[in-house]
Amino acid sequence: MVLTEKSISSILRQNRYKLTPQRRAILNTIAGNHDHLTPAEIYDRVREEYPHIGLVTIYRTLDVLSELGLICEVHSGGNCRSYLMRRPREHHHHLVCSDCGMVADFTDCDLCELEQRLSRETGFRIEGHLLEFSGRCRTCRQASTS
Amino acid sequence: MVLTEKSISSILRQNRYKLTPQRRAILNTIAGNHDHLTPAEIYDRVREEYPHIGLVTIYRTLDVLSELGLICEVHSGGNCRSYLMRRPREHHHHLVCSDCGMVADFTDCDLCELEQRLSRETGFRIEGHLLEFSGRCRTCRQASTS
DNA sequence: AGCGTAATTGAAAACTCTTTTCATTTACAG
DNA sequence: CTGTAAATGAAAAGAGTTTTCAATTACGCT
Repeated sequence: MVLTEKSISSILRQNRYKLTPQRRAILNTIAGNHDHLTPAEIYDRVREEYPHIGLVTIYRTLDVLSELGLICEVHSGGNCRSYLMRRPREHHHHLVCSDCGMVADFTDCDLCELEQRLSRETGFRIEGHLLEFSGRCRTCRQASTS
Repeated sequence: MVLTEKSISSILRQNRYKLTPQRRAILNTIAGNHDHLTPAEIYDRVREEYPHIGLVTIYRTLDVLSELGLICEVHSGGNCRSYLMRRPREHHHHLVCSDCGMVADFTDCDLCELEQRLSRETGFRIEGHLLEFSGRCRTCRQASTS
């Protein structure tokens, strides 16, 4: 299922959030981008469409969208917190290009077996996992003739 | 191989880093703790032993230790950057208890197959991965009678 | 269409976390 | 012991994020 601006709007409304033009602009920006964007990057892009918006609104909207599960955080290395439209709505992971920041998704991580083994060995009840691959995407590799 | 304070000292010296009492205190703190600690937590604990130390020194020492691969970062959720003595020196991952912060290690993540498949499907040349499990450790589960 | 209200917004300030600068001190090789 | 490059602490600067608050606005209700 692909999240359109429309379906997102209705999800917002269902949760008693108002659909302001600011939020619409933020949604457009995130939805129209296949990279992960930091709050600051989102701010810059949204301002092209809606120049008067404040960075605070970006943060607040990201919190809302994140709470509703419509976007997700990407944790790449040192500085964290960049966001991405949740394209496959199910459980999934990211493959992040270390050159251009492009993100590919994949859904079948198949860690069940590993989780079971770890549970057995350590006594943890495992509740979640964070899995991200980094590497260089095809385009970047070809661009640098390697 | 277990990293003792001694072996760490000699690794530092081998790399032309000086072994100051501040660094020794920081090493003691990290080595004597099985949780992951944020820079601020490390600061607080080190000050008990070495009250005059500055937070800056904590940051600088963490950078050095991290560069030498003696400690590693843990990325759990929202705010990142907490550090942990690297117990198994090889490639490994963490299992973090969401209650008490206790960390268990495991070394065999076995993602080769998945990496190969993703490479094939996406064209990425995969260079690294970030894998962390979160859950509740046995102690915490028993403590809350669940 | 107009009203009332609770949600939302932007600006400024506050706060947290981390890095830089710089003068002083210190570890340690010779 | 001595010289020197490395390390330290204090203060300031710099990112990134959150809080506060008065003014504005979306939208359910009539």
